[in-house]
Amino acid sequence: MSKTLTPRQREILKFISQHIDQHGFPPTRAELSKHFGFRSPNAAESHLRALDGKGVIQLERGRSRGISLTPLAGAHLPEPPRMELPLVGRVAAGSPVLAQENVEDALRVDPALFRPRPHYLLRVEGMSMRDAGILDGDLLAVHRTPEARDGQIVVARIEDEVTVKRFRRDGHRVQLLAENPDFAPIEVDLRHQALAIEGLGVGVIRHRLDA
Amino acid sequence: MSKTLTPRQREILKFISQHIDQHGFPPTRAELSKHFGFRSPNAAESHLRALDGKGVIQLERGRSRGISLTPLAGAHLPEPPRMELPLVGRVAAGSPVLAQENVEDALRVDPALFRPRPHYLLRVEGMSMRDAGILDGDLLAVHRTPEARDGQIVVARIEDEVTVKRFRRDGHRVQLLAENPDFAPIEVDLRHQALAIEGLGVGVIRHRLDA
DNA sequence: GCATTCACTGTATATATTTACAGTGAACCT
DNA sequence: AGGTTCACTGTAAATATATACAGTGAATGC
Repeated sequence: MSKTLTPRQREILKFISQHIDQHGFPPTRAELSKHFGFRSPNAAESHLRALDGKGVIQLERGRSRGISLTPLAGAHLPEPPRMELPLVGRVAAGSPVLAQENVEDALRVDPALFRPRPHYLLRVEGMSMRDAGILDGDLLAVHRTPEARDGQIVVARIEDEVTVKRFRRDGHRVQLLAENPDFAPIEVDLRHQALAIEGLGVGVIRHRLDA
Repeated sequence: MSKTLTPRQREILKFISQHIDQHGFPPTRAELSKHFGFRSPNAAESHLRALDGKGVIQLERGRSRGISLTPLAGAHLPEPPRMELPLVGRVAAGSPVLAQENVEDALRVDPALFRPRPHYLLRVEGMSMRDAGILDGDLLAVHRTPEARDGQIVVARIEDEVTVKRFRRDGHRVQLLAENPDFAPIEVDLRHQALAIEGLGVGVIRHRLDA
């Protein structure tokens, strides 16, 4: 649970981050004060203590420029072009796909490889998409969106179950098609059953080939 | 031409880099002196001036910890684990797979995702490996090695043609098997034909899914 | 044999930096 | 109306830090 920052604290944090980018080291209290127009270095000190208390920075006592950003800071900063994608394994029933408990790892794969840009990788279970070249254990790159068009490969949630299928819609009747003759299509009537599109499959990574 | 550093200067540079990694900011002269056992802060100062002069760091006068690494520093530091893999498209006849002319791009994919570690990505052409979930246009992560065992997916070169197939060997008779009944196995007699194993397929990346 | 470079010691000092303490005023909650 | 939080002012002082100047000794190049 990342505690929320005040708007002012966000500005301070942003400046610290920028200063590190530009100079290679964090600012002093005086430099912070100069930038924000504080007449007292204590204004900066107080902000730093607050940011430290909220866990987004870490202060080292007695050392000049003893400020470092913690991983928590990332959540409050205009995010730098991400180089990692979270890997989601089995999705616990009822939890959001990207809930902490579902995230197994972060893989260093450039999201720019895929279009549209994926938000996470989902480990595929089962062979229902075999003929689309998506096999058991493959990682599906998923772009989060609730919209899907006919023929797209979607990550869908039906009654708390998350599944990967090809999408087809006809009015309030939706078909989720497997790409494997051994699996029957799933038919959903939107008037009677809940169906949520979690996202679109935009790519596949297979990180082991069996002999 | 990056000027060469003395061994001692390399040590200093390495320590500065490590300090930044660990603390988020560069060391002071005193901290450098403490680490290296200097009894005078001027020993550190001199080293910093030298490193500045050689362009691997940049000093900001009058500011505590006013040290930043320049791009030149990278050449003198133990290189950070590579994050990119070259993408090889169509391989020109007779040229090494990784020849400049065959490399189309460098993709930011962590090689550590795959085992053993791949050396490049090869764009697969054709559907001969369809039933192994390797489709036309897929990128095959390839680990360079001339050794292959039965059942492994290999990148092979026969008479200047590069192809991806499943490997099977029986004495001096090698079979290269497609994973698609529409394609006949390729039979090679090592006594009469040249066969080179370029590498092993260790993973697949599909960066577009068609609707 | 002498100049040069490298890697330091030793001392000193101005100044950069952190950090404590004592307040103020506005906004918000109840 | 009173308490709390937020965002500051203002002052002071200890101490952390950069940096100048004057040396030493060993190794290297010519």
